[in-house]
Amino acid sequence: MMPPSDALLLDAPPDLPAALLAPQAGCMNCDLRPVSICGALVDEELAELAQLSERRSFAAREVLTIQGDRSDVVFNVLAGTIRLYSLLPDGRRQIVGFLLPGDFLGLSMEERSPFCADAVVDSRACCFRRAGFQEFLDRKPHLLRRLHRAAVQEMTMAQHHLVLLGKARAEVRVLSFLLHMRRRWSAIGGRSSVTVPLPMSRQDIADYIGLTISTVSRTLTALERDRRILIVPDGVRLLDLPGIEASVAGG
Amino acid sequence: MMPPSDALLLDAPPDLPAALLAPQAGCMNCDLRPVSICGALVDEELAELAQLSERRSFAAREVLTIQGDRSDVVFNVLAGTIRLYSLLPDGRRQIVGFLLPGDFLGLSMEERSPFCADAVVDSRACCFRRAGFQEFLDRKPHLLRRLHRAAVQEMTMAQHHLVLLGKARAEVRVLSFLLHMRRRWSAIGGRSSVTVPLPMSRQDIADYIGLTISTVSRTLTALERDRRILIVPDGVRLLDLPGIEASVAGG
DNA sequence: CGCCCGGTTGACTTGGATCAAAGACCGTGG
DNA sequence: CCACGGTCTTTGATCCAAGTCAACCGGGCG
Repeated sequence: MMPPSDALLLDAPPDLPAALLAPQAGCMNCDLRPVSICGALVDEELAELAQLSERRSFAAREVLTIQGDRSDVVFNVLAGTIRLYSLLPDGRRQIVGFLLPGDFLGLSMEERSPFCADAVVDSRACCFRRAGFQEFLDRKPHLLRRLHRAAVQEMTMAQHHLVLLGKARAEVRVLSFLLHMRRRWSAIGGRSSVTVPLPMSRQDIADYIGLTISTVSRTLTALERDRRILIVPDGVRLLDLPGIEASVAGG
Repeated sequence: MMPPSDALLLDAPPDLPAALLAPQAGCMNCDLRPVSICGALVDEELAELAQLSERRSFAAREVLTIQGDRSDVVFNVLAGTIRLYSLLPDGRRQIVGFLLPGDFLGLSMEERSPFCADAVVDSRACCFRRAGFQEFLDRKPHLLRRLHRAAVQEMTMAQHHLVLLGKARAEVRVLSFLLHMRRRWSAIGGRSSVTVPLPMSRQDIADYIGLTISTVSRTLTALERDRRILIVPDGVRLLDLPGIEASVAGG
């Protein structure tokens, strides 16, 4: 058994509406502060930024941004999972990334969103009006530095993802994805576990790693049959971590 | 016939060695200043940065950085084409990008290079010691802003590339690549032409768009047979630009 | 209970990979 | 000036991994 992903994600229990009404209070002792861009700010600055922020909840499937549409907000994900994707004219979808708690949506600061974003599961985020955030950013070079670091990290992640999509076989794609999600969860939660939460559907995974749902399902089944993973509700357990790492490294 | 790509790329004729010996002089009236990160600097700042720079030439195939190795220089490409790639354990190669004049190599500012980089053709670059550049950068928030913009742009490019690798058919990949290179050359050269220089080999193109050399060659041949492109030395001419754009948009 | 939706599985097809051979295009040296 | 060897490109024949299409399963919920 694994804990429902929310246990990992909610930084305040839902029975504390105070946190929602007074964001600044929540900001000060936010679990995610060290992993999010807020970590670049000292207390006074964070209090100021908190004035600009508004916490919002998003139901599963609720849309945050639409590709090409103007959007005047940027987000700091607090809880849940957001998927970032491109919708192709023929209806297919390429997911370019999953945003987890601590991730920033709107790095490009463009007037128009380069991608669609919606919530995979019920999620929460700090929202900032882009103009206000930009103005604040212009006064805080160390925040810009942090944002730059985030952009570079996203860029590098995208480039590595690209290597995967360009070259890897189905099994390697799936295993890389599992290791990738494991790494990302452990970066948030601190401790790393062989149980990887997968809040997204099989279709989402397929659209992320460039396969079809059938192939993802088949591959997972085969991996479980070979006792390399165990499929659990909302996730998988990696039974042979060294072997999996070797498969991914080996091509 | 098309001009050899060097005509487009060299911002100073090779018979002016003065530019090589006195970089600062060259920097002041560098054609690439507006398109490169130097565009963020006023004359005095540029003069200061020029002190830190050293112009270097790279022969075709000469290596600039090796994936995982430490590298204490960053580069501003002046002329030629640099390929950025990941080498897989089985010897295959995924090219994550081509750097053209005005592009910056080393955005991540990490001690160790995330990718290999080498010259596709004879190239030139401004080199900066990373530490010195970092120190300069720390004093110039507008340069950081410019660098951030470049990182965001790279990130967005990588994400779009990713959509292509995840979903597109061979013909769409090739056509997207041609349009992409056309757009990039025109961003440098100012004017856009239906003739697209391709300094890289077929193998490079294949490794960039996630196909094999045979498929790239076949696809190009088929496109030429259908009178949609014309293959010329070191490039192609797009005969049916609107049709090509429609094919790419249509999936 | 029965519907619905997500996931799994099977049978068949196919686009692009692989393997292999033959051109084309150099620069080099006789 | 041409013959030679190397590299890059094109082309053909065959194969296979993953896609497609479709049936089926199973859990949650009205």
